[in-house]
Amino acid sequence: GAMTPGIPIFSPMMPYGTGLTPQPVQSTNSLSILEEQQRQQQQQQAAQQSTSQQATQGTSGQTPQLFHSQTLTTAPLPGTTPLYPSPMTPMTPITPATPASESSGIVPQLQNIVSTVNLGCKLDLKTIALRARNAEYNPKRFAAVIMRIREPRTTALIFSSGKMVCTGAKSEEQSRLAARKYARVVQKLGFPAKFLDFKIQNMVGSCDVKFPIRLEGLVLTHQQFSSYEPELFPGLIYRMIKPRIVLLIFVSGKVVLTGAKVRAEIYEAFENIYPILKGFRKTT
Amino acid sequence: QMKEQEEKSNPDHEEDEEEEEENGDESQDGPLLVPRVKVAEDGSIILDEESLTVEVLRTKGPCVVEENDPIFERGSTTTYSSFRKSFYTKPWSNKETDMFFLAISMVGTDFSLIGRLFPHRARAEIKNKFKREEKANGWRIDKAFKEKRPFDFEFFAQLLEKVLADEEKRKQKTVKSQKPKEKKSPRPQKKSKAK
Amino acid sequence: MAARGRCPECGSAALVEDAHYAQQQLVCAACGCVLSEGLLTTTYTEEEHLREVAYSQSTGQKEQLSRCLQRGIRRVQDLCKVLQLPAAFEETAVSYFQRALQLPAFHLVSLEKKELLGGCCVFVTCRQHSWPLTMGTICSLLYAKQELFAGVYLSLQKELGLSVPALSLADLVTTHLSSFRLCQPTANIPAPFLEDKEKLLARTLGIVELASEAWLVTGRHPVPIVTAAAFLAWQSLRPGPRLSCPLARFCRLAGVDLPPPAHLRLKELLEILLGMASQLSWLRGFTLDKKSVVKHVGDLLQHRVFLLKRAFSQQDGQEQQDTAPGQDSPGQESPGQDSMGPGSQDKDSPDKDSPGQDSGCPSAGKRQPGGTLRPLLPPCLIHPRKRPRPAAPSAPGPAPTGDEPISDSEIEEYLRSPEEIQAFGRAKAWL
DNA sequence: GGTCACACCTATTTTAAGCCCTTCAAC
DNA sequence: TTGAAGGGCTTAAAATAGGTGTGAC
Repeated sequence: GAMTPGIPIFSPMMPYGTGLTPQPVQSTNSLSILEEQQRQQQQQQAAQQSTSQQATQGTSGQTPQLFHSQTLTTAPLPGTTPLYPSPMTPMTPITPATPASESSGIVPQLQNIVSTVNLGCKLDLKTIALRARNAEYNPKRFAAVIMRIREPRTTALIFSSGKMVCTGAKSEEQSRLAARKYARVVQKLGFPAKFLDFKIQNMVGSCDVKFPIRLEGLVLTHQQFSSYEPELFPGLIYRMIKPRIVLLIFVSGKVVLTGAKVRAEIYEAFENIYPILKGFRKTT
Repeated sequence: QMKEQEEKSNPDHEEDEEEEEENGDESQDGPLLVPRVKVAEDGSIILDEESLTVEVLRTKGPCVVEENDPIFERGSTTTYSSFRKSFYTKPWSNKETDMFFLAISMVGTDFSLIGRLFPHRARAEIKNKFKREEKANGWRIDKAFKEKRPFDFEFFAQLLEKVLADEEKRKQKTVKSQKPKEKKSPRPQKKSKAK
Repeated sequence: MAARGRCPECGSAALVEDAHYAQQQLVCAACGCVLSEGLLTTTYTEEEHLREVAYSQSTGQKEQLSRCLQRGIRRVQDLCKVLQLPAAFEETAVSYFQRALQLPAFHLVSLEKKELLGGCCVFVTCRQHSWPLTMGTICSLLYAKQELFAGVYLSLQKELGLSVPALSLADLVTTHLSSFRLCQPTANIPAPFLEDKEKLLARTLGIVELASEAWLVTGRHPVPIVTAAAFLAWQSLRPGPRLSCPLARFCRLAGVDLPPPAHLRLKELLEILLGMASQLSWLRGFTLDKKSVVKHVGDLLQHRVFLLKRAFSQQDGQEQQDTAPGQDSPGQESPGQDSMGPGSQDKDSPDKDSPGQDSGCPSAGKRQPGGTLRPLLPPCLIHPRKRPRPAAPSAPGPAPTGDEPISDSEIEEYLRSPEEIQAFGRAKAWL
């Protein structure tokens, strides 16, 4: 079953976006790899990494860890708000060199992974809904079969086109394993399902910096990246440019990170934000 | 208030030589003004396009509120809206929860279908119940899913009706008088009929 | 959208115009349904009738502005007038609106959202000028659902890359208090309840600042905070006759809304005040409660910095770490086994959570006069969620590699047998 | 008026904290 | 009359996709 051995080579890089953002010559992925290799200490999941060929993951065999050079290097960033990317490519620097700031010692935990895979064949959703007891199908409400499995505890959306979305896993490997199981269920139902182009589309992580944060202060100094509207939502929405990650920062010190394609982006984003948050913990 | 302090307190990034603000005119006297620190959250320097921000910063002047006193129109000045749909879900009693698991055993995870088995419950309520139970008592979900039972709508409907009726009856009694447990009869062995 | 010339609710054709904030609305005379809801200018419905005129106007314009743009600009201008905003605001708001409509992201949005877009631009302009307009207020003027307005506002902020200053609590206090009838002798308010606006304003501001320093403001709705602070300020200025007046009556007399969270803010403020009072030397020995402490608000505010520091442990920020290593990250990583490690962590947490903080602080229990101090932290940290994270979910074996074999039996658990399929199909058909 | 190209609803997942609403328990 | 408690909504991200709203051409 190995599926999709080839995918990795080219992967996603292109950040999303309306295509406006010029993008780095180098894929963020490769950068991530470098970074990861750089540092990795921390206790933690080095062990689990294991394989998986997920794009960057597999190859480096790494352990995620961030790298801190960032803050130091004043790397020029494309800047500005999302809308007006400056024409230049940032690239740069990332000089992996000295990790200037020490790491936070806190590692964000992955809470949800969303992945997609193409089963490579048209599917009769009504048949699937009738034969699988872990499925639900209401074409009037939503045009996909909603299927759930117990291990890994996940949920999948299966479309008649053969495309599938797998949600709920806590790790890249779990997500892939779950996706393979859904594919097997579909196969057992009589469809010539394959397993093409498996890809992690989004990752959500969370962690706790352990001290309260003055969001009103943070929004003032980082206004171009932040949106803090307590009338609407208690958390501050921080749109980081460098790893293109969105963070939800709460007064309690809890942080939610989302929008990553690879886990290193979650780690990098947190290491970037940590020193900033430290500056807003005091009352006065 | 504490704004200026905040600004000061923000240590990190020092080297932002790139200022190029044209908003010099207003300096920081105002009540709250956005520090023009251009910063970089990730170490890079950012300067925003003058376009937007500029206008923003410039507009800010001395306390507008005081000068142009005329507050809003007639009526209350500040209203606190709160509308929002009243999505209220009646709590699930233990008996009804048992019925929920029974439904899972019979139909699997088709929440729309299960919703039809519970006339007073919408699909969303069934889904939320499932997710809630998954977190609190995952083993019960697994157990129910594995214990396949034939899909007998008639049987289920009758049993549910009885359960809900008992529930209602009990509630009324407690309301009228503090009758201690009159209990009994909650559920007559639903499983027996499992067939 | 709305039916033309007929009420969508009851079908009546008896539509009448009604004035609302100096604007016209179409209302069904039969059932009261507002057809043109949400519009300060003409509604979409009305536009249907005016199409020709509007079209000719637009074509006659220089830049051949789209009808949509013109209509929106007019709406923005009207809204500015209704709010009686300084003249300069209008131009800014209009320019935002023009810019927004140019954006691809707003070109094709629904009319419903386009109508709110103008309101958002006015709102943004007010914020940038420190004009304390709340979202609740503008939503009620626009007859907009708050979550819908919020969506448009947030996307406007994101797409235009705007940095909108936060709503200033101080300014909000100023404007909000000026609408309180308790400061206007004309109203039929009991004499003891009347208060001087300046005095009330000053004290309310002091309480709001205290609330902010005590972490009661961050992440919370602004209006309830102001309401609670104003109430406390009002009571403290003349405790005698006012202590027995509950918050609800106060709001009724003042003629303002009583947002539900105000009760919580009041409770939290009183807790902070009690803690501070326990450090006020001349009050030691007295047993204060949430009623009597109000009498000393003036003194407490005067020494608030000192008292806050004395009454609450200021450790929060610093060391923070006595336990740091132990919580979050470690739980999961330490065990060689993958992320499932959390299992152990979860188990631990529940056990120790009961006592109180895991933050190394002595105890979080009630403040005892002169006794243990609770740290000065946001309420959400002092009253953590009951169940941080329930049970260790599974986390069975080693971490999956994603490539392990999948047994047929496991997959078959999810399939129905031929008999079941038949029975199920039949049963489902009946439903 | 039809095409085009988006918007955007339905749906899935997951965390954060605040708010809303209802119900039920001590007073 | 209070409160607590329970359940669900809000925000972010991302893929999937049919049906329909939307407006320029």
